[in-house]
Amino acid sequence: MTQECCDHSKEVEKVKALLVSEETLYDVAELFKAFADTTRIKIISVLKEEELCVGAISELINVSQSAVSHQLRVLKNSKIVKPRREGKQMFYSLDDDHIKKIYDMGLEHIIKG
Amino acid sequence: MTQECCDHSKEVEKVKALLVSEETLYDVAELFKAFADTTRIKIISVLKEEELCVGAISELINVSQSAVSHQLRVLKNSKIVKPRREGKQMFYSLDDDHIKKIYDMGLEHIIKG
DNA sequence: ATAACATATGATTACTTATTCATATGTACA
DNA sequence: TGTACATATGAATAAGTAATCATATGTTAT
Repeated sequence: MTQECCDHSKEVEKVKALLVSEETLYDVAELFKAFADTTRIKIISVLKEEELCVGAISELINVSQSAVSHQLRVLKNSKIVKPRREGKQMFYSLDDDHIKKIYDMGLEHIIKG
Repeated sequence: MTQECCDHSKEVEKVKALLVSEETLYDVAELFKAFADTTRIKIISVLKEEELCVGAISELINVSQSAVSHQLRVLKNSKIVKPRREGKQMFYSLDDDHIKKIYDMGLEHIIKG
């Protein structure tokens, strides 16, 4: 896999002791994937303000009902949003405050350059 | 695009006033994309501890030199890592502290469940 | 029950992207 | 200047994924 290279034994040993497990990192990547799509980040950006039904989200971000619904499922599976039924409508909201913080960090990074 | 639905005018108007621009959200999604891959998040996780050369990264995370190099380029283009040459070797480090914070937030979210 | 509304879903298509393999570039040293 | 080392890159393949279209499911009211 990796070819022989210079001797990194010092750095490698030091960092090896601090390594996060492969599964954990896999899950972290999965979490960030949920934020890594334009439609999904738009959904998150509006749900950050307020709980909304699918139709309202669709209208606000100008994406088809079907596409929004598909992406809401992804977000739901990643525990980023949670649904609530009210009659014919499904209302979605951000699952917890941590999600807001992660979104805000990303937004801040972009805005402040 | 969106079919007629119930009247969301109140929520829509309220949230519309707070909307983040489309380009900004696009950039935010791009930023999170950089964190949204197992190989890249592994690279970030080891660089968080210390500046490392390509060979050391490859060895530590057990990914081929070529794959690491390809992903380092992605991370460099996204301003997440920065390179420094030292003789034959290229050392990479995280570009700024904000990157660390974003990574930490994601990790924390996973660990604390 | 039936019609209308709101959302979800399956299949398909188009697009994106990560890895591998082979090789090129760049650097140091004899 | 030639060789070995460290990294970068291009092409090709393979795998993943987002949007659309058509339709199904679930809910309310008549």
